[in-house]
Amino acid sequence: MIKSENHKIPKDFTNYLMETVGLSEPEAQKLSLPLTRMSYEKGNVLLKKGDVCKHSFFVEKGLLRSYMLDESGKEHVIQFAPENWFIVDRSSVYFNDPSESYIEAIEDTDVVFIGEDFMCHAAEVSQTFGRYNDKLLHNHIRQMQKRINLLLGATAEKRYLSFIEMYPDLLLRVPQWMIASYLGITPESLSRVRKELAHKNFKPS
Amino acid sequence: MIKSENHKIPKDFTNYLMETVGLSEPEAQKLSLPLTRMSYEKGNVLLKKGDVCKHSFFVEKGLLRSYMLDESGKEHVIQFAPENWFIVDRSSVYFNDPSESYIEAIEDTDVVFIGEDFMCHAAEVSQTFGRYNDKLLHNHIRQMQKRINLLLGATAEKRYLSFIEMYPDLLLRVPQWMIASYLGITPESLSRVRKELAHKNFKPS
DNA sequence: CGTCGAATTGATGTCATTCAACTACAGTGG
DNA sequence: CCACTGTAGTTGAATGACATCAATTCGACG
Repeated sequence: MIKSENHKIPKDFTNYLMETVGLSEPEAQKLSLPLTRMSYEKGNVLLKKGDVCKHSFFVEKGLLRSYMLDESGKEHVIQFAPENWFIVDRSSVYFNDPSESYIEAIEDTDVVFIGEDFMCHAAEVSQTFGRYNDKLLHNHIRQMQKRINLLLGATAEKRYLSFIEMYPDLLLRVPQWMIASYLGITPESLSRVRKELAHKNFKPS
Repeated sequence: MIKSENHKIPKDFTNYLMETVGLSEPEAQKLSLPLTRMSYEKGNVLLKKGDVCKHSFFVEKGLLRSYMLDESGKEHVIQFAPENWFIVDRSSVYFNDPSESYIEAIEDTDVVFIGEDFMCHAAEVSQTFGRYNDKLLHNHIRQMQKRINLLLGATAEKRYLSFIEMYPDLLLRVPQWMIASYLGITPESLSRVRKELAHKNFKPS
């Protein structure tokens, strides 16, 4: 876990603010540059169960995941976050509750800390940002609903196919057993599903 | 589908604003009274796939549910909404997209229409309301996450037990096959789960 | 190399689905 | 008042999908 205040100034969050959120360059820089940045090595834990989650993480480079443990100690992946994604335990942040989940680096990862204070500040500075943040929230809800619909009824194969469709870039970067965990099936089952698909001449990529 | 502008003025949303949201009586009345109210009979459809959902429904009396159909035409219950609950297709409202889901009355139901215009207006009139609305949104997210966790791994029995715990009052009002649909299992399976539980001396009530 | 975790494969078990028959009950119309 | 009908719920037997357990292979890394 390496602090990287200045060893390199990643401008990716700045770019994100300009290109995706739609801020002007001066606005984006003014908001982005003062933020805290950290680098984590593969396997590092950014948030663990019991911690109160104080901010979102924006991924500038690398890959994170969040997951939780059920009563029997099995992991369930909640979300993956590659470049330009946010990841956070929203319930923990909003309600100031201890987190139920963990956040962990799947690859060496550079992140920006986005605290609630920043959110408020940014929403004042730029109305555009406030609206964008709201949009993120609603996208999150929509995506969760989609996942619930899949879990309510779709077979292992359909879940996997829909995963490929939604996150094709993650296929090569995420270990298979984590994908299985995300889909709610065992690694063995996923292996067999893939075999079946290959047999039916299915080519990803 | 009966319009009930004035045949009886239900004051339940007003009470909700006072008791749950925390507004003063004059504030609550000022906001609540001008709203559109409707009554629906059991079986009526309030929103159907393809419609753009323009507002939330607040249930003053009765019971609603939302559900969607998968490719094979099977229903999946998304949410139930008894008295003092909101129900809405948030994605449809926010993104102005045609709805993927249906909303239907399980019992004869009186609802209040809560449009986005109202939300904005109310947030101006009362800061308390703005904050409360935000809280609703985050509660929604938290609840969806809880459901995902259940669907990722819990057996039919565990899902049912957790349903009982969360919504004990719905047990007697919702037909069993709808609960099964909400849990992502078949009505037959739920029937057997209940039999098992009864056999183990389990009493809901 | 040797080690360790990931992935594959096979044998077997378990849980939920499917399909079908049957009961219970509410609503409808004769 | 009594069939007739349709829907909900239950039950049984057969099937199917995925899990579990164990053995093996593969590949990355020290």
